[in-house]
Amino acid sequence: MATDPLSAKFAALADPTRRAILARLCEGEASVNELAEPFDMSLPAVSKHLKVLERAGLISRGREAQWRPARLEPMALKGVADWLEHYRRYWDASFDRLDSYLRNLQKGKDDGRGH
Amino acid sequence: MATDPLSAKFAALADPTRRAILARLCEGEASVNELAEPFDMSLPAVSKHLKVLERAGLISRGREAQWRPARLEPMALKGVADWLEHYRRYWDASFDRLDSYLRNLQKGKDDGRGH
DNA sequence: TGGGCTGTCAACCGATTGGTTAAATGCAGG
DNA sequence: CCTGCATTTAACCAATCGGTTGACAGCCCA
Repeated sequence: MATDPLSAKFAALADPTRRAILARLCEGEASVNELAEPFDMSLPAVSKHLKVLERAGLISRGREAQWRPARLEPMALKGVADWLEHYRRYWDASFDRLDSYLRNLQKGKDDGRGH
Repeated sequence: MATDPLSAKFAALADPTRRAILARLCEGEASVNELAEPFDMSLPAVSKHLKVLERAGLISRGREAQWRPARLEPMALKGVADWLEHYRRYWDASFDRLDSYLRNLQKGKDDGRGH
């Protein structure tokens, strides 16, 4: 698991339980028990998910008495967004092609280039 | 691997070989041999990576004689970007806090809220 | 028809993943 | 100090992953 940081982030996000945990952490810090509550899953399983998220840098953890609250580290998500940004122009182009195709459909005929 | 589409996309992106393949496909369609050339890896291995990308919807494949060219499907990446977009406000907020922190450091003192 | 490409399929392998249960750790309060 | 709560660690398990090699299939061309 000592792979590159970006791979670690994508791998961490590739699990719906972990994405749900991130969504929950948008509302603020939470203890392991609070985070585990919605899931039909043992506590150690949630603890492992938290470790994956932490090693990917997507969350950080505090220490308050016997609690180890987790909080979101959103800058790590920005790293993922920055990688994706390189591809924006490609899906923009795809969307433009789809858009003009639908536009021509709505005119009841094709764009004149048809047979 | 019959998980949800978003998980499949993240999982597909969590491998540097597959991300390199996507980057190569930005320059246009490519055959399996062309895609495999930069990697120290057997052809079947690359073929498997392509299958992962295809099942995630990130690429599609054609048939031209004995070639099965792969091409980028950028709208699938847009799906990932849309998920990330929900978190933009959190990293924007983080960045603002970091930004004002650095600003105050540069003034040679804190922002007056210090003890 | 038979080579020689291109690419995939099948079987196998070791490592990793996502989960379990049981035991251990750390801390707070009576 | 002992109990109780919150959490992690350890050991284990089945399934998946990322790679290999070897055999197979589709297509062009002599």
